Amino acid sequence: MATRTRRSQRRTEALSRERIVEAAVELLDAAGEGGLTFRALTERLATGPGAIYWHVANKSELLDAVTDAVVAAALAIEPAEPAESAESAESAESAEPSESVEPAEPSESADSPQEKIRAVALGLFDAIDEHPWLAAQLTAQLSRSPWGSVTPRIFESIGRQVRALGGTEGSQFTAASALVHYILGAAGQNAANGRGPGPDVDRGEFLDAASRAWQELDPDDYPFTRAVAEQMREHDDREQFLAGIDLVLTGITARHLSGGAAGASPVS
Amino acid sequence: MATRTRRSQRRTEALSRERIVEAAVELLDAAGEGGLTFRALTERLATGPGAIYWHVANKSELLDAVTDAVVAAALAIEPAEPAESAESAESAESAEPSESVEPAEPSESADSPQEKIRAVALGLFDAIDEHPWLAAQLTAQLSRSPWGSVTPRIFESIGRQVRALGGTEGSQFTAASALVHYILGAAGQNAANGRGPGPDVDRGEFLDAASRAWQELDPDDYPFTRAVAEQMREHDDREQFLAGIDLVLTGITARHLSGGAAGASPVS
DNA sequence: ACCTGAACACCGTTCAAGT
DNA sequence: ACCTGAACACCGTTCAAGT
Repeated sequence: MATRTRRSQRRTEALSRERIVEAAVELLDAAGEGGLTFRALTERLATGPGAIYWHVANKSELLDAVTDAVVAAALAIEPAEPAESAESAESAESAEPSESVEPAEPSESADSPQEKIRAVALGLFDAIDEHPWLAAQLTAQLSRSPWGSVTPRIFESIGRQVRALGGTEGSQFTAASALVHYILGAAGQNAANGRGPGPDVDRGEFLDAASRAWQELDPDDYPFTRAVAEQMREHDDREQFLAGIDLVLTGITARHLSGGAAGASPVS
Repeated sequence: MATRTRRSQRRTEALSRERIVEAAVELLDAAGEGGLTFRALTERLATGPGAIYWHVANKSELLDAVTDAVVAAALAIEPAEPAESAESAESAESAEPSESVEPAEPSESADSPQEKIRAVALGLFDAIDEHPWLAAQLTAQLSRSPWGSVTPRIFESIGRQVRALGGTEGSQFTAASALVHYILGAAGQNAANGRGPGPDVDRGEFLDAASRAWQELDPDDYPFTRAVAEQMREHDDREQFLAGIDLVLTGITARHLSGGAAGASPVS
């Protein structure tokens, strides 16, 4: 409602694909998937639809470009050099860490493959947290064209580190796929929790409501879900996300220890 | 093009929410996400839009109902009793199993929690394979309302088995979440591979093209992706999917063995 | 209570025309 | 080469009116 009549666009500046993508991201961030419209876009860029169609084939291509740009930025940001002193400026936000996850093992160096995988994963996690529309867009683009630029980008970032973990090429492919799948699935779900149905609903209320809804499920049909409903309210998204990453990493390294690919159950 | 004029609908049968959902599924299966239209729906059901809106609030609610119905069916089907003789009628389709994954360990009983988790996962996998639009729809609904009926349904199916695996309630929550995230992420991606950009493109060509595209990536920027491009063409989706599940399961059980929640690296 | 169907506002996309 | 803007086909949704 506030940022409507934003006219005085310097229409001197030539229209370009980048400017269009940039405006599209702003619209998506501001109003979600439904906010990106060729009409809104023309208004913001002070042109007509034809101008946009000259730079971009159609909406689907525009969305691909937007997705690619945001993902590329997210993956580029992983601080290649930690460099900084090891002050724990990491995740000291709200509420104490509770019990669910301990800090990383001291036995693991800061630039181990594991740590780099966590960094890449968090980069994507944060990108989706910042741009909630990204989750659905990633799924959509993966469906449209797995050979698009986004999939290889993500796959490569993870895969390189997986390779450093060793194992046969086959197990590396499996491991990298599993990590990417987990990341996309988890990030997608968290995009949900993070923003909720819209910017209008408060985050806390949202999780409270969800937790309450879960507690009111039929005890016979949903024993497990009811039992963990409490945790779902208290959990920290990032912590939980990283705990999942660690689970998969444990699986990967445990397999190597037990000698190459094998069945799933070292137990019973 | 063929199944167009399907008029002689017995309009005696009263319209109902179920019939609408049923028709919606058919349209989605036939023509993908874009195929579900209130106009197409009215034509198929031989009514007007008003009639549909009397049974269903809006398109978003209809999609939720459709998603819920399909997921519920998928989860209900998991063959509670294997019963059949152990003839290997499992996955003997095309191409020999190659090397990537061995059959499950003989040490694991057929109705172990692990095996049941695989069954649930495969149920969802197959549902998405059969209804490729489901993947995006799941993401969308999770974003819209995590308290909807779909999330608890899936979460419960997995969680019950996870509980049987033991561990603290906290680790169970983490484990179940990780599994669900992996399943949704992987299934989403596979919905892509399974159908490709449309029903018009052949499956084999599609994967070939993707593999080729990966092999032509810049060797400096994409060493890992290029290296595994070959596997991506040869891999069997279901096998790969199950291998990922097993990876997560290994992670879960390995953690229990090493004594409760811990860091991610039993190695170096 | 349940259904009809015209109408409305909005959307992606096209295209002849301008510079 | 790059942009304008009217126009087209289509979509979700509403609503007065019927039974």
